[in-house]
Amino acid sequence: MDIKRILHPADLVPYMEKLTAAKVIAVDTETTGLDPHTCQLRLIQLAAEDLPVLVIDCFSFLPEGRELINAILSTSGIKIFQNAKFDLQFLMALDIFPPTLFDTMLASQLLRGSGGPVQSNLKALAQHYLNEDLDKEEQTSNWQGELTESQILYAARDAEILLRLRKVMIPQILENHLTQIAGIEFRCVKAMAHLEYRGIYLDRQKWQELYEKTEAERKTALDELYTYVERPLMQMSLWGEDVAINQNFESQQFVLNVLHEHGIPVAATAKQDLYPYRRHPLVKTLLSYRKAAKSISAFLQPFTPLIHPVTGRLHPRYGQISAWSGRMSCWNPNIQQIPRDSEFRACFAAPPGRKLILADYSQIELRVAAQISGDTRMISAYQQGEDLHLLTASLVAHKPIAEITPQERQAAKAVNFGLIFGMGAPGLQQYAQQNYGVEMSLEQATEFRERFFKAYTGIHRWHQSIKAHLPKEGRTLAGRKFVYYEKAGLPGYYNTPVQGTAADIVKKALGLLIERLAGTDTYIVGIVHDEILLESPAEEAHTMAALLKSTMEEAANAILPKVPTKVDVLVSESWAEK
DNA sequence: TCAGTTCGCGCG
DNA sequence: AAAGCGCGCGAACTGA
Repeated sequence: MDIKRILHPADLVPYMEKLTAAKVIAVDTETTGLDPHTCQLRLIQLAAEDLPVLVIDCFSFLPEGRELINAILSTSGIKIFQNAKFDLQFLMALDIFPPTLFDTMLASQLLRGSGGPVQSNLKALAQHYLNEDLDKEEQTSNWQGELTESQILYAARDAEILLRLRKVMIPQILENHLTQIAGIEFRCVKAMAHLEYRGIYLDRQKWQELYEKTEAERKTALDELYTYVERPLMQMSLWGEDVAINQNFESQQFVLNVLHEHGIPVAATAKQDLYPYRRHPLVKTLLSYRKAAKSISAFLQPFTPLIHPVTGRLHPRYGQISAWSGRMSCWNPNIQQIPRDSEFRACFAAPPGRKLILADYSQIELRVAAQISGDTRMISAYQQGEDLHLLTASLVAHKPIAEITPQERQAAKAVNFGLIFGMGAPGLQQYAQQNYGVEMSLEQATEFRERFFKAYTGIHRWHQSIKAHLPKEGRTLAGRKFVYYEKAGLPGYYNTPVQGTAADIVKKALGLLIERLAGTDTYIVGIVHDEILLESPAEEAHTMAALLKSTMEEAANAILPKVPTKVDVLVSESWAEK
């Protein structure tokens, strides 16, 4: 491997002509740490055909050399990265944004369903695709000071290997018909880098107030719980506060005992087990204690320390292909599980002078299921702009739509969302109660189930054909492939392609969106499965809202040719929807 | 003592 | 035969 160290802009000039004309360049970076807001780029490594691997020392090369880097990375040539989401954030700090990417990590994750390795770090990829052993010594390297020969060598190798990885992966992507989904993921990763880099604003003051209020609620509930148990054993804690020992309402064993002592013969302490006894004052208090305690330990307590000292914002991390279905996941903190409660969501606000734009796909999974199953009744309902929940209510109740009560429509929601994915009658009964507050007898649930499948024959046929074949693998409508594990339940067979296709749609929208947002001061600040949050200058908010809506519709229409899409969009001061 | 697992629960 | 699915996270619990 031929390596050339580049210390100053002049050293790079002789290579500029070839680099800016290159169709493919592999790019890797080494940084002084993981945080793009506090750490520095140390090396940028570039590898291309017929050139030595160029190892650019940013400490001496920047800032004067920034224009040269920008000229190389901004061409339409393909730039290969391993986990582009990481490197792109450091490049964003220099206002550099490569337009066309190939990400070996994402490619490998897509190939998991076609014999690819389970792990997708560079070592695993080299081992599997090139049969090479990488000893990653530089993991613990210090990139601050003088660099050793071996650091330079490893850095160069990490870029060079990406060129060869892509060459081996491309035929596999083609053979497995993954080109469409790979294109979607590669465009989307730019949005993911942007999203993590920009973060989301949390109103620290409001959050603190909510914390204190909820803490008071928790204490009230706890005091009341103590009236149900004999002689609390009090002990002074390290912080000088009296706490009860051996009476921990966090402990399921203890709670179960207390419940039994009070004549509540439940088998477990989960909400659904307690439901029959929900009127009992002990159960009522326990549930309100749990709600407050959960809010504090999962949200109110841990979020504040995660506010970034430099940006003043939360920077949740996203896994682009993290769920098995192809959905994203989110952590540190998980922004996708904030309570819907408007008190919580109001804290996710627009900073002064700016607005939030909230957009979500309406009933995206039902629309996807309609497209995949080809159910004509469902498709035509969507084409006519009918309310599908009302239609279902009318079909299972044998009543005209005009006579459907709000209660019946609510029950039909549970019927629609549950039965599409193979829920049984007992499951439907419980699901309706828990999620929609609808009481349904087992007989009713059974009857709804039968009538539902009589009414939606396409859904029925779709389920039947899966049941008959139990396919080894499945695909989303954009071609994402997954292999079903041994003895996957039927609901898994129904659900995964639907959930995965919804993810395909959102990712396609994000890829289009990030390109259309170039040059604006509008940020993508949150993604919650079928929902996209933007933050923009107040005066541009309505323009950006229209752009967001049309982009989301365009993405969905491309993947769901038969079923129209509905995107609800709202310009707002905060995430608390009206 | 501590890593790994399970329960319970927040979201779509 | 019957079965919604997918996540992350905190606290308790388990096992060596």
